Amino acid sequence: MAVETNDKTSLPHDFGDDDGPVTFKRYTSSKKKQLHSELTKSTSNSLDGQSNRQSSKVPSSNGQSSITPKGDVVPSAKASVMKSSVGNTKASNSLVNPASVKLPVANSRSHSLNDKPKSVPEQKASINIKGETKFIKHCTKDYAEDSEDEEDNKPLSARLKVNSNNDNKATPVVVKKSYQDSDDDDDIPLSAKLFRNSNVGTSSGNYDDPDEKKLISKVQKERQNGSSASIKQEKPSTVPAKRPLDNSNSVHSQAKKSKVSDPAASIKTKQVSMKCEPKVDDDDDDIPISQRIKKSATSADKSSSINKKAATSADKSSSIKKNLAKVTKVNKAGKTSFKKQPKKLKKSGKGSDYSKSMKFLPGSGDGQKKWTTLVHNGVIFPPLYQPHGIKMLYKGKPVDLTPEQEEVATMYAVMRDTDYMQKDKFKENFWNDWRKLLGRNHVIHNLKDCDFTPIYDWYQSEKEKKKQITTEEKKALKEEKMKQEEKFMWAIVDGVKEKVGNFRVEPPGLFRGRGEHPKMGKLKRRICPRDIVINIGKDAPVPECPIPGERWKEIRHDNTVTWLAYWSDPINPKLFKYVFLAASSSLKGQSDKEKYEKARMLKDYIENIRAAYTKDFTSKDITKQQIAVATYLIDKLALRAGNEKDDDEADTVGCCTLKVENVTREAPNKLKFNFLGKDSIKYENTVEVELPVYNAILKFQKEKGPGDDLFDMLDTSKLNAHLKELMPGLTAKVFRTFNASITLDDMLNMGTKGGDVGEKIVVYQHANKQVAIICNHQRTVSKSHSAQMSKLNEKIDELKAVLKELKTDLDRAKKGKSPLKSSDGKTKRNLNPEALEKKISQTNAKIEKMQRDMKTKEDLKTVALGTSKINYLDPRITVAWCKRHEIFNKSLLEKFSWAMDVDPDFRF
DNA sequence: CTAAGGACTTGGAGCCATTTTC
DNA sequence: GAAAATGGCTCCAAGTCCTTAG
Repeated sequence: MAVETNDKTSLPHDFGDDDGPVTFKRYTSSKKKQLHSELTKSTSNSLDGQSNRQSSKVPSSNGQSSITPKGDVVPSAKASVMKSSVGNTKASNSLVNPASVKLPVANSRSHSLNDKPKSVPEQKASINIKGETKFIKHCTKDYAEDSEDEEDNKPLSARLKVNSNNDNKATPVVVKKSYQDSDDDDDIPLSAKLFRNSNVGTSSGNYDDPDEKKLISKVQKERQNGSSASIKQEKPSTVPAKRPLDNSNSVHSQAKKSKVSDPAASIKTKQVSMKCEPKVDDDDDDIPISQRIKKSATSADKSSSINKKAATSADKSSSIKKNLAKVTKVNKAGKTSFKKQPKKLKKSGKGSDYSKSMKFLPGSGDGQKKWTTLVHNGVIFPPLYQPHGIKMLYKGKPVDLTPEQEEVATMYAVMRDTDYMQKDKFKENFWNDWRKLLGRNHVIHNLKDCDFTPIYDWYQSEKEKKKQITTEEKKALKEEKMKQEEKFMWAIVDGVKEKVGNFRVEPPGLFRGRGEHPKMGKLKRRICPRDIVINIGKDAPVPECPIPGERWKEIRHDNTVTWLAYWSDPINPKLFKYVFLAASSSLKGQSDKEKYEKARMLKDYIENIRAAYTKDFTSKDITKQQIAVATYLIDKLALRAGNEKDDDEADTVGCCTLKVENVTREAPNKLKFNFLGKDSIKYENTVEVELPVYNAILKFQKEKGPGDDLFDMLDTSKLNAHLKELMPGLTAKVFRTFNASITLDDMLNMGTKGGDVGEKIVVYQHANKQVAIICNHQRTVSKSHSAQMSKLNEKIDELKAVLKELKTDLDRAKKGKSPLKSSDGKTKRNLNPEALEKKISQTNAKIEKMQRDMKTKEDLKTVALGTSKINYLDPRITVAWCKRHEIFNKSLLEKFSWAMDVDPDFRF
């Protein structure tokens, strides 16, 4: 069966309905108290439910979801309540409607399980660094011109340190290896730990300092000897251990991950949140499923035999890993466990009062200390422009341009094939900026008479040339680039080496705003060191400014923020461009986890919240009423909050900024939404709403023009302020995360039946797709889509013809006649009826598979699955599901529990 | 209270390498 | 083994939401 797809689904809640089982409202009493308490508390609350789900193969629906007639999963808030009150119940497997989600049984895509070699990161085209000297001049010139920008008010340290070395030698470094976070280590089988640790010293490409090596090995020893005493500690490190280091991989593997615990981390106290209540942050989710299984049956003493079996089972564990990789592709940054970020209670220099606000989340950007030591090498600049000397034409005649003028002309010329060239605004903005560069008396007086074709052609041929270079040359170029960039790729945060995200300064170009952006086409000027503010640890050497004699705009030592550098956006000087750590860093991982914990927390509050806003649908207080309806829409449709926007931005809206014209009523109770959301992506959806909502909308629209605000009494800060009263830390965007993750969780739990891995992957994709639809994550249809479709159609037709022929042959064979000649006139082999029947069924299967493929392709042509995977789906859902559903049965899972935390790169 | 400033997350496009298909 | 399809990753724009200033 093919996956059922509904177009725009409304969010799968049926509030108002009193379907759902009667449930214990556990939280009605406890929740109140909890209300202003910590987030973390709910974490522990939900622990039971979660672990139940994880350890039981029974989809613990608990009435958690119901299904609409269309097949949509409808989570109902009541579920979680019951769950935790019930405890470990397998009896709760009363699927509301197990049959009605039609999941494909046969997988159309035969996802193979081959090992996918990881791609080396940073593979972008090589950067030409040769222009460096000129770049220096260029920037120097700029300095002279804008010398008013030169500030002498830099900290003395900044000036003194400009030339100090950047080797970071003084700083102890611990390579972080594996995705796991160190504080979780106690939960991790020693085998896994040893494995991880054994990797530490191996990827030494970046650690040529003997001191660092010593430190690393010391840390390893400490860790093995004392820091994490566990039963399994005795286990000899006979884990089918590491393959010998493959040197060619070292950089790669290091780039891919990198975590070993901070030696200090074990000493540092864990963050205690706002209130005196300590954070209970070891929720079950952080415990490998293996551990959970073991909770009841410890098998530590079996370790030796397990180890013996390690070799034979390695292939199995690697296949489970591969499958995991299939669905978690995007999540590989390692978000499965964090919590090491030692958040100190003490404030940093800024000293905003820790207790004054209700910040209950550590690290939520509230002036808390984010790091203690921070070392990095700053940013890398794009190469200077290399003039090509190709002359463009003005009124048919070649024109001389200075390199600066030519550079901008080239930016424009190479955009010929983009949609921007159809937009007058783009051309107008470009012309205004370029004209300034040309100067008053230039021969070029208007854009219309400009012919950039020669430059365009030159660019195309350059592209062609690039394509032609051999693999070897490409490799060499890549290596060269790597060498140049290596030192910028890493930062050392609290002694732990972390990947830096965007260490490349954005090159100049023409601004490519989305939608009808008023500033599209404007020149985004080159960024120089004097534009850049560096943030770095007090004791760390200040990164060398790449231009001798020049310096950074400013050096800061602000440990309440996570950015390493920033500059003002040249297009909108009010905005900053930041350099942050990569998503794989623990700083990012930490906040990612907090995000999901907050969303999980909402699970416990949602019922009350829904009850509250339902009550307010008819409130006499218009503000209250608008808040209620807006919250409803955000909850039901996963709309974004909708902040106000400036006139110099594209005209897009979110919930609070919806205009009257964006919502059309369709009697009796439907609302049709039609607006441009973030990135000017169109949101079109018609949904049934509760009658009071419908009536409220009618009221809000009354006596307003089409362009007026629907929610005129509302903005995001009011809305969020209200939400915060309902749940600590609650904001509009939490609903999106919540909806996405709970939808995935429900659909996986309900949708996964038996079937092979391929079928399960289809289940996952289907769930992923639902989430993407809910979140309105779209993509443009690929250029080749229609070609691909018709190709598939052709193939199907061919197969059908074959089928027809086979059937004829079968008929004849049954009558003892030999087959007719094939369409191309060849004589066919005389086959017996059985063989022919087999062939027929094979062909039929092929056709079906192709038709499924086509349908999937068509269904997904405008749906982007990646965005939700990266931003909205709690990776633990996926990991846990994989562990529950792949290949291994329960007893094998138990048996192989020691292997569950295997490094995804593990090879026997 | 509102506006501005600031820091961070979320988002789609497009490039590029890898895998699949023919 | 070449071309096409796929998937991962980078880029950088565009959101959210918080704090601070007035």
